[in-house]
Amino acid sequence: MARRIAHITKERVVKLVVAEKNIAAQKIAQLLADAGKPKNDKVYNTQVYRFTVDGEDWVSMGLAGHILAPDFPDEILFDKQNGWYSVSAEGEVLPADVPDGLARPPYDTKRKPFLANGISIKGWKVESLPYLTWAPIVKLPAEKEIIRVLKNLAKKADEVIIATDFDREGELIGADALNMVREVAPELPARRARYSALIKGEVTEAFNNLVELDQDLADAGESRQYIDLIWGAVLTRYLTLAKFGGFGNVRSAGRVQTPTLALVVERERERMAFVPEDYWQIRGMGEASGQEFKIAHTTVRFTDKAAAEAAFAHVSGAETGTVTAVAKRSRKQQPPVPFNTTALQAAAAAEGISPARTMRIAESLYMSGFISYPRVDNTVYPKTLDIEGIVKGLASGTPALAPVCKKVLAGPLTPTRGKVETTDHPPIHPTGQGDPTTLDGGQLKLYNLIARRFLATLMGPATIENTKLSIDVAGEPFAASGDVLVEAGFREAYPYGLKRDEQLPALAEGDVIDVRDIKLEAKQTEPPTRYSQGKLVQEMEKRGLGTKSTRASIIERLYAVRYLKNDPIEPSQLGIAIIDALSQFAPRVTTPEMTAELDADMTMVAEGKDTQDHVVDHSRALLAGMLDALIEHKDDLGEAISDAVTADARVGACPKCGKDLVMKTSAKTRGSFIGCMGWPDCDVTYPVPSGVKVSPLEGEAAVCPECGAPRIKCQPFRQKAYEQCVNPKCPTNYEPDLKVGECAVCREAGRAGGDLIAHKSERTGKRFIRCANYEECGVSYPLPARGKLEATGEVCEHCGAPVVVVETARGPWRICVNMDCPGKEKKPARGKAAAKKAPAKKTAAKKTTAKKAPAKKAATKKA
DNA sequence: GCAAGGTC
Repeated sequence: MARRIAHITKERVVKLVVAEKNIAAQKIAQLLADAGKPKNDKVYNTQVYRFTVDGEDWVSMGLAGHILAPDFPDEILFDKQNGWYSVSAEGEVLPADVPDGLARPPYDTKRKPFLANGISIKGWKVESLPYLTWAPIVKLPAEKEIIRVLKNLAKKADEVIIATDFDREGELIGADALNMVREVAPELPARRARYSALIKGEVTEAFNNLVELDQDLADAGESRQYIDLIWGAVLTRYLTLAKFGGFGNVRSAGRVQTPTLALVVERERERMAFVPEDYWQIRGMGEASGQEFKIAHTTVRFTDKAAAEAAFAHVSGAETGTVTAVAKRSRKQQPPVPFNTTALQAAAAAEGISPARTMRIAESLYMSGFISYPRVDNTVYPKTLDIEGIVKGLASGTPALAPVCKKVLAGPLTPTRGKVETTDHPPIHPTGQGDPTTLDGGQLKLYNLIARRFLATLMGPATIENTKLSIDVAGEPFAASGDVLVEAGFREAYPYGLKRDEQLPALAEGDVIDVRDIKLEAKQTEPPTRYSQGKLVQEMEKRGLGTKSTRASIIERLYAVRYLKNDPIEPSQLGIAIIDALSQFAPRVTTPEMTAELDADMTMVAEGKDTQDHVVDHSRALLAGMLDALIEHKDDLGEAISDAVTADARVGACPKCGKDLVMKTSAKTRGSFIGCMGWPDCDVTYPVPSGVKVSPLEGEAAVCPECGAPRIKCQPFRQKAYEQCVNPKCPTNYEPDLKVGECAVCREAGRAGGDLIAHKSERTGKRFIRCANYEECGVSYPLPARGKLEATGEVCEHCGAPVVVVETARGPWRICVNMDCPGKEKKPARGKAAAKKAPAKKTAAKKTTAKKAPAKKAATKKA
């Protein structure tokens, strides 16, 4: 056998197997190889697998999903005088009549795209949209390296076997690959292997029963591509051009993203339309055996104020209550089912990792061998999965999990099963391989979630015991309830989302307890909650929007184009305006029905009952039919969009002229600032703190009581958010200059007046220390942006620079102001005592490490 | 430089 492998040459291949991805190519090679392992090889840096089947030399390679991408040909980008869409000048041609009349008038391919009067970006032009609906589509190489390898291997092969995934997109990917093969080997025999699980039986069966590629199914997939592109491109261009907001401000739309956005907008509308209802609650504290617990009136919500007040009048002075009944009930919580992509995304979102980030991290964990393939619908482990081996691997590789692994191994190893069962890939699980200590923070967090979920699916239910006390307080019925986890079961491995125990004291009927703090609380019913990212992914799945591979990135896209903000998710005014516009003029693209109808059409094409051309042309005609109205209302809609963008940028009212103050971007520096919409008549501007995410405040907090300027919320990266007035001259921001020490450079030079003064820049809000003789000595030090500053009069024992105390959230922080000080303390000292500790010697500075700026340079800077 | 779908 070894000899036979040695005979494999790179020059001749009997059969070429083309899979959709590398892992599939590898698995197929392993499953089909005569004996021993397939030989890993590289062709132009792409992994391929060489092996023998009944003595024949085979090679398998993985694609990277779609290797061709559909697009409009470059020609349609050109302007009215020279572009092909000038056909309109020859007579009013209705879009519906165009398809066969796509005769192209002469155009100049050398001509550069142009931008004129804001009506056209690089050939995007509202007038061209009707023609765009009928424009031809070409498919161009998107994965050039892969195509190169594919063609190289095809030239040497006697037959090609398309072994892409067994679904619509897989058939299309295979058909695209075959088209590439045909460019170099037009006569090469080609067949298709259809397997639905990467296991021995399935794969050998598929390769023993090779079939023809299903062109109808591939056409269905391609129709999907075309329709998505046509609708997406036309509507995106239209929305973008309705009021061009500058480069980088694309207003996108699409078959999946727009209905998804509509879900969020719809929820926000429900919240806005929600009329809260008043209700009242009577609650207080109980105490027995020194243990406190919450008690509440058994009428959880009084809707009648008078009734609530009457009940409260009975109990308001009460000091004791009597236990009238004790009821204990235990309930079981079943262990969770195995993770598929959506469940993983939802669970990770609850732990603060967005679906998109989850997929990026999962991909990296998968590529480095820690977890299985992360894009799956399946929630049932296949019988072939070596569960015991994985648990053993976890036990030795992750010490923290070793005790629970041991318990699992002692049990029957019967996993839970979810509702969805597919056979292409197993649910997401740890592989039991790899050393988790090499992982970074996010990877470790996700890995732990996946590993713990896997163990949980092999464990028993958790038992929670609920105790309910019925208590009579001055004739009114009260109750107290406590949950205690009495048998951890799977919870020992999987604590996510577990509520804290609420233990009640041991009490019996007739016992008297102390009661206090009984209050009558006026409350209001809450509107429906906003979607979290995890919930939105689940809702998309429920409505058939997107796929396991695309949902996360589609949500991320909606954030990127600023239709969505915050988490839980809120639509921006822009997002709302987009939905308003499209539901008025192109309602089809705002609902999940477009996807449902597309799926139905695709089924017809796949079954040969309809054709790609017909289905795509029908969709084009539907879109074209909407364009007249869209174009007619271009200006209204542009205005609505631009108003919405202004509303999103608004941080408050101008204290000088009353117009809106908005976040703006400087054309010159690309930095942000706050400017008045009354410009140029009103010149009010404020700086925006750099390095923080700024958002407006609402209500009273939004206006500074001292100066009337807007107050904003500032969110530094991974730090606590704070609020501040945007006006640097406002007393709430103003700090008087503070002397913090003397300049060692000036003293050595015998220069008088070398006081080191702490300043705050009015323009940027930045704080720094500068010598009063700065022009001469150039001595300055940076300071932390926030925190009350105190001079100590001391100098640093290491470098002689002044020592100051900065008040931080965690207490005073004693620092030497010199960033380059050799004795630099890295972290703020904890506790008040820290300020008094570490006595700095009052020695004269031997040397200062402050940078000496040439006097001339400093003078120029100042000018 | 548009979408959504694969996967890297």
